[in-house]
Amino acid sequence: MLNRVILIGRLTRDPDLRYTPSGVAVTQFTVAVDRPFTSQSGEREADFIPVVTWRQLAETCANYLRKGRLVAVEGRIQVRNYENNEGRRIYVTEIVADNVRFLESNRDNGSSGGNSTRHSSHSNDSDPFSDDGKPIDISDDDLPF
Amino acid sequence: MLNRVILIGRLTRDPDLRYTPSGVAVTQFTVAVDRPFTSQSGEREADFIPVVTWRQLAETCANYLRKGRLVAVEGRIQVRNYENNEGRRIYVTEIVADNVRFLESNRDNGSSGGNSTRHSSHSNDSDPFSDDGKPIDISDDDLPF
Amino acid sequence: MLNRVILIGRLTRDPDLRYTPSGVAVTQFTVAVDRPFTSQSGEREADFIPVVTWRQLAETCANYLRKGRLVAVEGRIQVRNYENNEGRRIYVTEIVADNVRFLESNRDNGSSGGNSTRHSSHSNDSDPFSDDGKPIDISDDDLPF
Amino acid sequence: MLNRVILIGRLTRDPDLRYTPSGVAVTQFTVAVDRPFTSQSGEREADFIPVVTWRQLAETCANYLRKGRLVAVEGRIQVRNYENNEGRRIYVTEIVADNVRFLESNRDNGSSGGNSTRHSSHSNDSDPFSDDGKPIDISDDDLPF
DNA sequence: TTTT
DNA sequence: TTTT
Repeated sequence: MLNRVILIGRLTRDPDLRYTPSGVAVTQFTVAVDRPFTSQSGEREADFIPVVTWRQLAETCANYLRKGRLVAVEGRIQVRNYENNEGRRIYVTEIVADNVRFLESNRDNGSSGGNSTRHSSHSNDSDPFSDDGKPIDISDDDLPF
Repeated sequence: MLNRVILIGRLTRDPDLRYTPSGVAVTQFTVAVDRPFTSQSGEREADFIPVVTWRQLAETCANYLRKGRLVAVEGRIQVRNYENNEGRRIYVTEIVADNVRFLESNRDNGSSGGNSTRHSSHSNDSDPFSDDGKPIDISDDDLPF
Repeated sequence: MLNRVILIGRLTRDPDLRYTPSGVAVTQFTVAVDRPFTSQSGEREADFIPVVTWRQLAETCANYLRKGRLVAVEGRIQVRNYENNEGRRIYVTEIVADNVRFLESNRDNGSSGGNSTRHSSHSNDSDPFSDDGKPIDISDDDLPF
Repeated sequence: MLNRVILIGRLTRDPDLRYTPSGVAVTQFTVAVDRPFTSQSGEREADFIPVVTWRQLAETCANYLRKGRLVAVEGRIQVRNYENNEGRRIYVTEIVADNVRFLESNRDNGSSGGNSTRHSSHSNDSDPFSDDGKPIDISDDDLPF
């Protein structure tokens, strides 16, 4: 009935832009959010949260975000599931973002070279979702709007 | 750096209260949140989001919540992982709640009988987390505060 | 850059539906939100927060909400200011809602009679904003989208 | 019942640290939040939202924040009111923050000199709230926790 | 001026 | 595996 998430954290790698068979842009990236406290065992101290964006926002994220950048993400939690090649049901939780704010300008961050190779595939590819051998797990059915 | 979630939805079943080996109360339940739109294929229309509460809040949730009840949950997204008995790394995403609001009084909901059997185990049990044969996946290490 | 508010509370009175000169629906109401703690002096224990909705959402709120109803409001904080008839600058803080959830069905609440008189004025009125003698303080300039 | 606000914006001036008569630190500042759209008349495009912090957080904000800095603020909306010296009831809406994130390190921002004079008064002052001639409008009664 |  |  209401489902709202706001995150501030840093990209763990360059965003991954792809296109659905019908040509809709989808960009995925993961945001590392430091926890506000330290574990007693001192082990983990960040959550790594997958984010998906669609359409124009996907294009903008792919163009301007890079690994290490600080972002604010607004969206909703989505729990998708699919069957993997072993016939096992896999649950994927991710944030479907409708708003992403870039909290660092390009000049803030020296590592933002223009020639970083982004893993991306274009809509005119024969199979846009399997060029890296990973299971295809986003389709037009997942379109949120 | 910032990680905030607010959900409003209904419990898919009665909450599950347990205790860590050191005696700390943990209650888990799942909230079904209807999506604001209908899928083009008309298939799924809700997300089923796992919630964890600790200590006093865990006791209160276990005492007052039941399957079907409407709640508001405030918390943060947490991504835990553990190795299952096949040696596979399993990722669990859940909301660690610090605030749960009961949006229906007990008299609102006819199904709120006092004798519903809650699946629960007490701190003096020898193995509080495996009485149902499920893998033990919450421990004192997960204590959030 | 980011401005997000989520409230759960009760209407202090029936919503007030009006129309701007150009015919756009605007509904205003106030939500009483109980504070999570009691003041040491025991005095105030709720915040009374003004909410504005526009267009279709305004019509829906005016049609279905009534004094006392529990709602969830999602929106952004807005600080308007205008000059009153004494030449003084008045600051008005309110929530511009883009999402309002009705947390009680009509049958939950006995006080939801069908004949409660709503204070409303229609777009074909000569002066839609001054029929109660109050200063006119919402105009087409305030349209948020 | 639930009252949650998240803002990202910039301080309009240096924070103002004061102390209540009983010695509790209070820091006030205003955050300018750009609106996501441009007004049709092109006039205002930001909201100026007052923020209050208490105790340790107040000290930290006063020490590390300066005019122009980007911050994320998490808190709740509070509507206080008091009678001014003309006997008029004045309503003050502000965010009581429980979490403030500094989104720019000191080296990001050239204007962050160490010797900027902060308007502040100490708890051992005879009258900590009127050294600038402004009406006293925060007291120990406003302590939120 | 305030709601349950 | 799911709620109204």
